[in-house]
Order: sequence, then C-alpha cells, then structure tokens
Amino acid sequence: MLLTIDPSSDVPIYTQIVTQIKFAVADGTLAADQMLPSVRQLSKQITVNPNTVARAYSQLQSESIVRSLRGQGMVVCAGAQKTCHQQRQQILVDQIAAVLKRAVQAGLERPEIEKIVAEQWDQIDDRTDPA
Amino acid sequence: MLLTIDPSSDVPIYTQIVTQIKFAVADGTLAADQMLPSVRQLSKQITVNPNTVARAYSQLQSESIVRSLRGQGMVVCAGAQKTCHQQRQQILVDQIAAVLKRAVQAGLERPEIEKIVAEQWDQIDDRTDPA
Amino acid sequence: MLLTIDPSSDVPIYTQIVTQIKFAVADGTLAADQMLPSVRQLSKQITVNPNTVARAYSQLQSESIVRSLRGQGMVVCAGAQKTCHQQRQQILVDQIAAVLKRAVQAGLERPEIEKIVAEQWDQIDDRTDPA
Amino acid sequence: MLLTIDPSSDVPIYTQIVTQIKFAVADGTLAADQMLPSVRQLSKQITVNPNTVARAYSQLQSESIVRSLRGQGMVVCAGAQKTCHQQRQQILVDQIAAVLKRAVQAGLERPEIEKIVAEQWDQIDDRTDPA
DNA sequence: GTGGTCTAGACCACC
DNA sequence: GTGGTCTAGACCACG
Repeated sequence: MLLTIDPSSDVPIYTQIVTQIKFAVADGTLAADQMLPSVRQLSKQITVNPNTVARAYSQLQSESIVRSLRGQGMVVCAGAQKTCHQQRQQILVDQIAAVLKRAVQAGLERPEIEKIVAEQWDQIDDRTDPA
Repeated sequence: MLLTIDPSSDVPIYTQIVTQIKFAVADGTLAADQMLPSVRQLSKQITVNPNTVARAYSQLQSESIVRSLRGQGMVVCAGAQKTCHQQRQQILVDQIAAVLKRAVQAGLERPEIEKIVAEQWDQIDDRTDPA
Repeated sequence: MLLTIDPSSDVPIYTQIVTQIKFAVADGTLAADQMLPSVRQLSKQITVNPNTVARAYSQLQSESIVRSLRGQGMVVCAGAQKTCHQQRQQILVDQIAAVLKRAVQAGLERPEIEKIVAEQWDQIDDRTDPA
Repeated sequence: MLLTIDPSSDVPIYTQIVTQIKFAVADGTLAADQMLPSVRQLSKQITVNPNTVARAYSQLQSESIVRSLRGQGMVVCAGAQKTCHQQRQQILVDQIAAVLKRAVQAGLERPEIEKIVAEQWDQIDDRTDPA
C-alpha cells in the first residue's frame, strides 16, 4: 500500500486517501479481509493529522468498502472489490461523457474533437513510451 | 443571452457565469462593443447575489474580455472573440487530456478507454439525432 | 425546530442531531427546500462544538436528506420526506423484530411476551394519560 | 455450551459472552457448581483475545453468577440460575418498553405499532413453524 | 495497541 | 454571513 498525497491539490486530502484505497481494492492490491494500515500508522506515513485519515476510513466504512473490527483495525469488506471496480469504471465513463458533451455544446464538430483525442493519446504515448 | 445557473453544482456560480459569457462571446452571440446586461439586471434574471455577478464581470474585465464604460456598463472588447475561441479550445483540450490520463492512471487499457469513448459518442448521437 | 440533546447519552451527539432532523423532515416540520439553522447558530443553541453539528449535517448530506447551497446554507432535499418517513418506519420495524426474536430465543413463550407488551402499554398510557 | 460471537456487532464481545453464559445458566444448560471452560480454551474455541474472555468472566464473577475455585477454574454459583432468569426477564421487559416508547416518540399511533408487532409475530411463526 | 467522539481554533472559498 | 477542510489534542471503550 503506497499512498501519495498532494496537500496542495484542490481535492481534499481525505478524498485522495479514499480514492487511492478504492483503486487499491479495485485491482486487488488490497484483498478482502485484508487489514488496512492503522489510522495512526498511516497518518504518520503520509504526515497528515490522524483525524484526516480517520475521516477517510469513516467514509469508506459508510460505503461498505471497509468494516472495523473493534480494537483490531479496519479490514476490506467481502464484496468491496467488485464495488470499487464498478465505481472506478462508472466515474471514468461519466467524466468522458461529460467532457464530450461539453465539447459538442461548445460548438465543436465531432471530427475536431476526435482529432484532439487522438493528439492527446500521442502525448500520453510519448511520455509513457519515450522510445 | 441565456444563462443557466446551477447553484448546487460544485463549480462556483461566478465561474459558471464567466464561462457562459466567454462561450457566448466565442460564437458571436455577444459581439464586440455589445453591451452586457447590468449587474442588477442579470442578478435578478438568474436570481443570484449581485456581488456574485459583479465578481464574474470583474474577472472578465481582468482578462480583457470586457471593459467598462464609465457610467454606462460593460461592453465586449474588440479582440475578445478570438481570445474566447482559443480559450474554449484550450479548456476542452486540457479536459480531454486530463480525463484520458486519469483513465490510464486508474489502470484501464487504451482499447477499453477507446471503447468507452465510442459508446459515449453513440449516446450523444442518439440524443441529438434520434431519427 | 427544537432539538434536545443529551450529552451524557451513549448515542453520539451528532447521531442525535441526525435522527431528530430526520424525524422533523419525516413529519413535515422541516419541509422541502426549507433552510436548516446554520452550523454556528445551531451549535450555539444546543451548546455543542460547531464541528459536531457540521458532522451531522455532512451525514445528512451524504444521505441526500439535505443539500448545501454554497454561501447560503443547507436546505432539505426534494424527496427527503418520503425517505425519512420510510427510514423511521423501517428502523422501528427492525427494532421490534429484533426484540421479539431475542425474547423467543431466550426461551419465553409467546403468551408471556404478549403479556409483557400489554403491561408496557399500560405504563406508557399511565404516563401520557394520567387522568 | 455453544457460544456464537459476532465481532462486527456493535455490542462488545465480552458483553456477548456474558449474556450468552447468563442465558445458559438461566435455562440450566450450565448448572450450579458446573465448571466453565477455561479462559484459554474458550478463547481458542471462539477465536477471541483471552483478555476478552477474562473480562467477561470477571464481570460474571462480580455479579456473583460464577465464582473462582483457586487453581481450578470458575464454577456456577448456587443461586445463579434464579438470578439469571430474573435478569433475562428484566432485560427483555426493559427492551420492549424502550422500543415501544421510541415508536410513540417517533409519532406513530398505537394501532400502527400494534400492527407492526403482529406482522413481526407472523414472520417469526413462518420461520419457526414453516409447516 | 485499535477506532470513535468531541472540543478548540484556524484558514479557505463562496455569496 | 455560509459551509468545508485541516490540525491539535483530549478522552473513551474495546481487545
């Protein structure tokens, strides 16, 4: 479990924690019944206030991604991987749909937009595959 | 000039106003030297706090999209259409780049993402072209 | 809106707030689109820390009972009354089911339990209807 | 002596142990002078921390349900069955009184509540008497 | 040791 | 003025 937090980001720290843990659950890095790092331990590791970590865990708990075993810690729920995977997928689908709609609404034609998408793919390929 | 404001959105109201006016300028709905509605008038029309409209106008002014004519009101600047058009393009390019990067970072493969994009195009076509 | 808080109760203060607001919504004391007291105002009224009230509001928001209008305050959501009414009903049904099951499991016969229920009704009637 | 523990429940594990032992004493499953399983043995059987079992035993001891025989273990006290039986009765009476009061406080009318009680009886009968 | 709750006080963006 | 986030530090029950 490696979490990278950007305290200067406009997305709240507790949300960054929630999202990254969800993604870890989604791809199996955190398996069902596996124990999460304790609130105090994680808060030291990423140097944020324990309350902030607790808030993230609390949200995960309310979404049934995680449950607490009193006096022991938090473990990943049984059906969590499926849930997280679906959520990840749905979030991305929604975001793609939103940006395409916005582009159309802004008056761009489909070929223009498709050209932009292709160009952005090239940029990503350049960075990840600089060979 | 028809502005639609969503007060429950997470994007600030003044930003919603700024963006929509920029888009109106970009496609010529608001032409150069055309007068904007007064702060009071617009604030009543879209039922938001006058301060909020004023803040939006102020930002447009600082970006040289509009200028104030003392005692009369705000008018669209000469070169504004070109600027807005470019900005609109850039905003959309950035948003598309961001969402693609996020999808890659979330662990999706390029073919999966391209499939999602294609599906979303189908949805848009269905709505705008229900024939 | 009259909230009564028992700080010495074993049920958390923020939960007491959540429950009482839900009940107020359920019976129409708080109607849709009606504004809730501000965090600071309510925190003074019931003399708890503003964070505690904020936590309660935040939970109501995550359950779509309430939504926040930036810079203005929190208002009751449209479908909230129905939701709250159902929740109230369901909570009570579950509690009644649980207590009956526990009694049966403890080895009591149905007539014994029914006798206890009847006796308790008498006690309630005595208090609310001391005539 | 078959104890079933739910570590995810909101009722403390040691309380679950105490209650179930009391019930076992109440209906004679654990008779006077009968030996309880050792702390280590029981803790292994129900896979909880030995401290937790010890705490439960300690509470039972303080309520004079069991007593310790130096170097041997814990045995059920002489008058324990009567005590446990009464306690069980009282606990259930209190719980029934509480849930009825809560329902009234929530604004339900007595006929509504009685209907719910009747429905729940039907559900229990269905399960225990599926013929 | 664990999480859960609460307080106090700070800073921020938004209206 | 509003809510939202974060920090710091306290106390509690539980294992």
